Amino acid sequence: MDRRARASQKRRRLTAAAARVLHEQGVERTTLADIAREADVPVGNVYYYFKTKDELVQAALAEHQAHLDELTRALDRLPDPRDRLKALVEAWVSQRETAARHGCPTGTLAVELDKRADGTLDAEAGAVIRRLLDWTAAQFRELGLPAPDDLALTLVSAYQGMSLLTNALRDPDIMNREGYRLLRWLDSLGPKDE
Amino acid sequence: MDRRARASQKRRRLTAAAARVLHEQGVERTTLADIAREADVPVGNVYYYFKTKDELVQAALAEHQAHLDELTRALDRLPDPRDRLKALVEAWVSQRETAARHGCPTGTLAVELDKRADGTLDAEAGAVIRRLLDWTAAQFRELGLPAPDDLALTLVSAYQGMSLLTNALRDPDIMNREGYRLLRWLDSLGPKDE
DNA sequence: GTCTATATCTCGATAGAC
DNA sequence: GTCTATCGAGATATAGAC
Repeated sequence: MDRRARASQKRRRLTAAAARVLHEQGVERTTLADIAREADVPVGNVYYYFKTKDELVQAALAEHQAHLDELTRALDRLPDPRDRLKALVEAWVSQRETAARHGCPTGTLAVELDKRADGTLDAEAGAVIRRLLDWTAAQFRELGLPAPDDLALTLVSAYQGMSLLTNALRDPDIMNREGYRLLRWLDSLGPKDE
Repeated sequence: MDRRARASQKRRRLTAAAARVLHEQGVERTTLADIAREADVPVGNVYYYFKTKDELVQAALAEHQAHLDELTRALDRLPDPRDRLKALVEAWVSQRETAARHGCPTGTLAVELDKRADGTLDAEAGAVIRRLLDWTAAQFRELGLPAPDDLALTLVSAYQGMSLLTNALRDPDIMNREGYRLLRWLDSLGPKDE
């Protein structure tokens, strides 16, 4: 492994650590030392890879976006759009313990970034959510349902809402209850298969 | 006005300012100086009324709780539980501009407080949401609908979800679209009146 | 490229005059 | 009760040795 590869590996370790720690502790309560420790990189060295803390936040957001893209690409392999959406809901529900402790990574990040007067990064958090909305709308459209954008809004909004309540009340079972309802809702839409 | 009354008035000014500024800027990005300035109280004097910053956060939460109680008390005067719930949704939608800029006061506060390792205040944010859930469930129960707790979860969750998306995408129209859907949903539940 | 040491700044909290 | 002055902790960011 040459120098370039090692360097980019440290960068990737920092990015992964940032995504994890910022989700758990939030942006404002996380120090560069926290991220450096988690990535096993000396604090002062962080500045060689990221000029500011905001650049680390940006990298964390890109990491979440990448995870989400990976998930939707996997779901795209399912032949039926309805099954893709139901699998998405099931993926959410399977993350209920994490949601109870820290909420949705993108959602909680978006909330925090929107509190900043300097609106440099909140648009980027919004973009991640926007891309999920677009993918979801595409599935509804493929199903031939009317107003696919509204249906996508309803589904993603339900996800963010149940994540927030699960987190605020520290009750993962909320994800089970709402998830089950969403699955039945998806089944009820449009023409029945059987 | 005697000294006691003036003192408690300053306390109330600080509480009101805390509720407003903490909603707009979040807990971590808000300094005591911000709140003191907004309340027109000298910074050092804050400590006469609140021993710590956390006590101010707690006071802000109590303020939001009081506003919510005031709203539900007003809605309780409507004879039909369904009309109460629909009026609640309309109250939410009417706050769409504020939601686009700062999100739901209680919801965003809960998200931020849940990020703290020291879990002193996150339970209190959860309690505010819990009380709203309970009131909502009582309305569904009075309508004679099955699983009123699940229905309450769905409604409050939808509110938190649409608030978060409205805020993240800075688009108040999201509240109109989802609000309209919720009103139709409430109408579709149970026996039709006409 | 890597890391230590430290400058600089901001904030929460306190001491004490009035 | 009110307010000024300031302490001390802890954060980001930088300077410079290696």
